[in-house]
Amino acid sequence: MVSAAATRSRAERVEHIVRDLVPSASQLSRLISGHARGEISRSEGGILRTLSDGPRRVTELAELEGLAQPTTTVLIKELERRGCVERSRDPEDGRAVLVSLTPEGAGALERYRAQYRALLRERIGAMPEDQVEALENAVGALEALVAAVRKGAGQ
Amino acid sequence: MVSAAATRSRAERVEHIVRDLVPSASQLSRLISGHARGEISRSEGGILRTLSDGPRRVTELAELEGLAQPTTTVLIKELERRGCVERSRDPEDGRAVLVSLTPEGAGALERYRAQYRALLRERIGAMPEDQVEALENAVGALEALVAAVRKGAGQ
DNA sequence: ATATTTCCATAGGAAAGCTATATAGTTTTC
DNA sequence: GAAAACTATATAGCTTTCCTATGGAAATAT
Repeated sequence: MVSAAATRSRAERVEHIVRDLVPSASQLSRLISGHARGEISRSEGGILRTLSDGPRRVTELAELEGLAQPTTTVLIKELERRGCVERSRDPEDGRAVLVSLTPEGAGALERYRAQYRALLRERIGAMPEDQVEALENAVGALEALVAAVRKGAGQ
Repeated sequence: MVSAAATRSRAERVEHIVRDLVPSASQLSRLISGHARGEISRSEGGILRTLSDGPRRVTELAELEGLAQPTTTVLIKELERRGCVERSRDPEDGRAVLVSLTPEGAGALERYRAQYRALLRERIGAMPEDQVEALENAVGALEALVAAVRKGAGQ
């Protein structure tokens, strides 16, 4: 598996990722979110998850999520109304707003995850062991790619 | 990396995938599609890609894409108007419509891919070799997961 | 002190997707 | 073999999601 990959050039690998990894990621995302119809939308889930790593500014959050800043402001307003996040002025910068996750928000995130956890448990349970291992190894790789694509969110 | 994974139970692996793989897939999808503002939308790109494997019925396409059937009908209508797909009656079943990719559609798909290919080339180019290999190995794993989640699209 | 920049909020609108339902073709039932 | 039931696609109307443009407040630069 690794040796097959090792015979390819960088350009071929990028092409493989463009043609097959990115579409798979999109479809996985849509297929999964179709199974999660509850209190939290997909973008709200993304925001809560990012906030579970610590408080963020609105603009920072928008860049991390790949959303426009006004979209993020509105999402946060709604999440605040429901008690899932809190907003506070940044003491270091009066323009900025620090958004943080509340215990209620952490609970909502858990309930959101629970909606597709059962589905994945069932489907992954039916997969052969080596495929599950490959999936688990894919987690870190995908996270690294997201981080790399995020870096130049400006362009 | 593999040995670390091997020490985990199935339940732990599923949890890892729920918590980290699915959100990464969603965010990759959104971050990438933000860089592709052209003639083709994300869902249209998904349809064209699926059709590049061969003609499909409307309902079949909807299930594969994780979209509702009426949504798919509308997308196909628009893609047909632009000459990207062709519709024909299924000779075996007069109710069904077979949708197939045209050369123009294949060209549009290529132009769509080109929009983020450059970005990925740049970002992946800056990643260490072992991470790129991990990414390439992730392609198949993700495809397998998508196939597994698709199987019971009905529930 | 004024100008510029940065950060968040608001307004208005476009796009994308859904549910409910209509229409046409196929299969089943009696 | 005709009526009923079912299946595949199309249409209508609406909701959700997200964007661009812009305004106002705070920080920074001149």
